[in-house]
Amino acid sequence: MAPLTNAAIAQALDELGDLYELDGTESYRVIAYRNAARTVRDAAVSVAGMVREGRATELNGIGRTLDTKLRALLEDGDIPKSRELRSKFPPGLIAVMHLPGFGPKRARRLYDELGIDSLEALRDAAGEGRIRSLRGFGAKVEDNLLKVLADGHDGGPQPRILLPRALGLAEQIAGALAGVPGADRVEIAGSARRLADSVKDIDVIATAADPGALVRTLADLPLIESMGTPGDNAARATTHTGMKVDLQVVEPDQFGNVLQHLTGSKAHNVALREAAVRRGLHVSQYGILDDASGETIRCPTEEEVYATLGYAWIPPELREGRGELEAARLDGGAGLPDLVTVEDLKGDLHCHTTASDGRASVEQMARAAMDRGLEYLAITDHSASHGFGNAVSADQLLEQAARVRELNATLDGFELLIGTETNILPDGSVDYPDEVLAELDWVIASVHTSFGMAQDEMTARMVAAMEHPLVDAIGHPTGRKIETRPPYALDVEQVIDAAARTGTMLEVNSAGDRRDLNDVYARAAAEAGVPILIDSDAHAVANLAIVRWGVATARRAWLTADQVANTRPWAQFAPMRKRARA
DNA sequence: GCCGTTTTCGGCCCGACTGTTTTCAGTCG
Repeated sequence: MAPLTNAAIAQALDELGDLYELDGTESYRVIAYRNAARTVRDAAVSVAGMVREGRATELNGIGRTLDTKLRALLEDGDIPKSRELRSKFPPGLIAVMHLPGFGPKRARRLYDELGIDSLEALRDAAGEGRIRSLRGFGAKVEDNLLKVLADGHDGGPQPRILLPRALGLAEQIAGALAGVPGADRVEIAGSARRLADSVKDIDVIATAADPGALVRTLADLPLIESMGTPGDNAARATTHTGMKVDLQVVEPDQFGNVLQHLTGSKAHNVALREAAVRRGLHVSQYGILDDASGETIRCPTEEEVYATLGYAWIPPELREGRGELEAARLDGGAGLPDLVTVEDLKGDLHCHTTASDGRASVEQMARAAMDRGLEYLAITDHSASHGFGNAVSADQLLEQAARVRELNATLDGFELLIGTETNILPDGSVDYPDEVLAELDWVIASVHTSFGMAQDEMTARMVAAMEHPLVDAIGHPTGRKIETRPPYALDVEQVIDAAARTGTMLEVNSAGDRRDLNDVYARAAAEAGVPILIDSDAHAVANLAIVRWGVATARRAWLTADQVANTRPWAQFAPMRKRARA
C-alpha cells in the first residue's frame, strides 16, 4: 500500500474529530483532534515515517492515544473508532454540520428529530417549513439556511482569495482611509498582514478623531459593492469581487491590543494567551488583565503588548504557532530570525522571454532587472520538449546563448546569464544534452508533465534530476497551485536530503498562485543547509516585482538573508552553483 | 485528548454575535 501522506493523515484526524463532535463527546477531545490534524498537516517530515519509527509523540499535540490510532490507520487503513462512528452517523451529516451557522449540536438535533441526513434532505425540510417547528430553531434560521444553500455552500471549505489580490484590495482601502482628514493610524490586520497564501476577509484597524468619516469613506469607495449596517466605530463591507472587509476604529490607547488580536493567527493567539494565563495575565483585544493588581493594561502599540507578556515583538509572518513564542521570550528565548527582505535580493535566477512563453525580449528583461537594482539575471526559457509557448531547440538555445553573452558584454556592472528551465522527464533525465547544458551559466530543472506519478516514482524522478551535475536548482519543487491544485505526490523530506547532498538549490517560486516551496518546506530545507532561491519566474517585465510574494513565503519560513542564496552578490553566488563546485 | 517554571490530575483563551428566548445555547473568529 502507498505510504499515507501527511495530508491524508490529517484528513483522517479531522474526520474523527468531526465524528466525535457529532457524537457529543467533550469539546476538549475534539479540539485535541483538530490540533493534531493541524500539526500533521504542517509537518515538514513524513508523519507516517515518524509513527513507524515510534517517534510520533515527539510531535506537538500527539500523545499515546493518538499514536495508537495512527498505528491502526497505517497498518489497517482505518481507525476502529472512526469505523464505529461512521456507522452511527450518515456521511451527509458532516456536511450539514459544516454549513455556516450550523454546528454539531444543530446538525445532531436535525438528524435525531427530523431524520435529516444530507444537504438534500435539509433543503427539502427547510422548503417545507419543518425546520422552524423545532424548539430553538425559528424562521430566521430557516431563511438563512435556504440563503446559504442557494449561495452554493456545500459544507466544504470556503474558497479563499490569493494573497496578491487580497492584499491589493486591502492596501487600496487602507490607503484611502489613511488619507481621510483626522485619520491617525490605519493598519491591515488578519491573514493578509501575516502574508498568508490566501485570505478569507480583510481586517482594517484605525484610530481617528472622527471615526464616522472613515466609515463613510469606506462606504463611498468605488471598489465597495455594499455595506452592512455601519456602527459609529465599525463597519462591514463587501467588495465587488465578493471580499468581506471589516473596519474597526478604536481608541489609541488600545490600538496595539486590537491590532495584535486581529492579526492572529488563531493558533498564535491561543498559545500566547495560554502562556499568559500561567503567569496570571489574561489577554483579550481590550487589554491585558493582571490577576495580581486587578488592573487592565492597555497598549497603544503591539510592541507594548508583547513586552508586557515577556516577548520581543514578533513579525506577523511568524505568528502561526510554530515556535515563535519560545524564540521571542525575553528571558532566555533563542531570539527571532532577522528575516530576509525584498531589498536583500541581488539577483533573479528564473525568468522567461519571447523565446518561449514570455512577453518581453532578453534586452527588455535585462534593463528591467537593472532598473530594479538587481546585479544579475538569468534568462531561463522553457526547453526543447515544453508543451506550451515556443519550444526552444538545443540549437536555438545555443544561438540565444551567443546573443546573451554579446549583450552582457555591453552591460556595465551587471551579469546577464544564459540559462534554461529544462524539463525533468518522467525518468528523471532532462531534455537537453549535457554538452548543451555545459555551455550555459545556469540550469533550473522543473517538472511540467506527468503530474500523476506515484510518490516513490515522482520522488525518484526528482532525486535523479538533482544527481545531474549540471542541474543547479529545482524550480517550483512541489508543483502546487494554491487553492486549485495539490502538490504532486512527493516525499519532500527525501528531496531536501538529496538537495543537501548534491548541492542543488531549491527554489521558492514567487508566482502568487505557487509560492513553492511553501513556508513549511522552505524552512525545513534551509535548516537542512540547502541554499534557497527566491525567483520571480517572470514572464513579463512587470513580473520581476512579484518576488514580493516569494519573500513573503521565505519570511514565513523564518529565513534570513544568509539562507537565501541570491541575496549574495554575483561574485559570491557564482561559486555556489553546482557546476562551479565540480 | 494533551500536557507540566503550580500540576501525572485538573486544567485547557477570550469575547462577540445571532436567534431564540425570559436567561442562554450555539456558533464564529
